[in-house]
Amino acid sequence: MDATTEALQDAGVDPRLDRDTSNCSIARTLEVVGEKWTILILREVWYGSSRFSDFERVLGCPRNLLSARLRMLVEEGVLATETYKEPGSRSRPKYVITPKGVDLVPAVMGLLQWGDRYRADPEGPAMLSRHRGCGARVDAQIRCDQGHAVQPEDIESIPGPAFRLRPAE
Amino acid sequence: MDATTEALQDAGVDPRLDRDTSNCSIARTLEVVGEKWTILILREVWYGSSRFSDFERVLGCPRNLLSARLRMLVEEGVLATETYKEPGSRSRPKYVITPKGVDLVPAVMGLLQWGDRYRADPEGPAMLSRHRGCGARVDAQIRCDQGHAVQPEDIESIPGPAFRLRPAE
DNA sequence: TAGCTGAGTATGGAAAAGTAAACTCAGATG
DNA sequence: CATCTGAGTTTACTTTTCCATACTCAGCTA
Repeated sequence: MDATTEALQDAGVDPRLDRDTSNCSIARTLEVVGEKWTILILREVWYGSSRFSDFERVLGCPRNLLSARLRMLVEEGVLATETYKEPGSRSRPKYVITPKGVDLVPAVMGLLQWGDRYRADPEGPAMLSRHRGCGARVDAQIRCDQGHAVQPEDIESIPGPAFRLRPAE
Repeated sequence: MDATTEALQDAGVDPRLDRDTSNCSIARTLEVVGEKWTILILREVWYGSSRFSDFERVLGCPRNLLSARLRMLVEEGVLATETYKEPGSRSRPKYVITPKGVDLVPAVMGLLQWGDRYRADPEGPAMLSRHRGCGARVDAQIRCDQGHAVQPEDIESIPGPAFRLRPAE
């Protein structure tokens, strides 16, 4: 333990327990995708749905919530609206994923993988993911910039540039 | 499109839109970690907290919810209880992560990474993750069994062994 | 034995989510 | 011009979840 940490702890302040968690990146991400339905909507976009009626049909989600979640995802830049036109119909909006949305895929793959491992039906998963190039199964894993596969216990979490203590109450 | 899919679609059934989503692994995982506070509790366990009062102090989460979430995580096998004893105090329970909980780390890293990229404070993230071995920054990525790095657009999702259509309403 | 502490449980109100149905709106069709 | 359709919005009601606070309980200490 370094001297600063020790001095803080003498004052009853523990940087781990008294840090400000409001700017935590996990919490920040959950502000966007932490509500009910949001991740499931992204899953469906990922599987190829794009229309309001698609989401309603496959998710069985209430229309008012669906409408609110789609609007929020568009505002956040995770989805974007385009228009499509069926012959004989007018143009209607559809929802497509943006690069910012694509960057959520590793997180969603992580959830998928855990469910596959621990909560799948006896016969296996409902869906499989494979690499279009080689056909091999795909999964989320942790790597470092040096390219090493990293075991969770070998991840060291240290205060970053925006670390701060929670203001005294 | 294969013949089966085509025949189904002629009958007004689209496997993508009419599949049963109740056994989706993402939905199944969210049943465990999709409630408010759950992932944040895991984050704190990951950062080193283990006591009820630790979680309460750092998260500011209502005690009844904290109690309910901890109990659920223990029931699910994501956390386990042990006891600790401060000198001069009686034994009290503490919460430690299990291998099943460690397997959620890739998903949580995925969320962390997205927040770092899109929702961090101007000066950067509040916490940094690095590889204990080499000190390099760590991130979640998608790989196939052949060891190739996989771009999200190269993931092909296909029906798996537990795929089924939603029962007609 | 009264008080203290950590770890909860209980409770009552507020907010969010779920459900269902009616309504709107614009353009294509009959 | 009335009707249909997809994509919503609005409203009204029920249920669930969340939050804050008060209370309990078991063992240690004075």
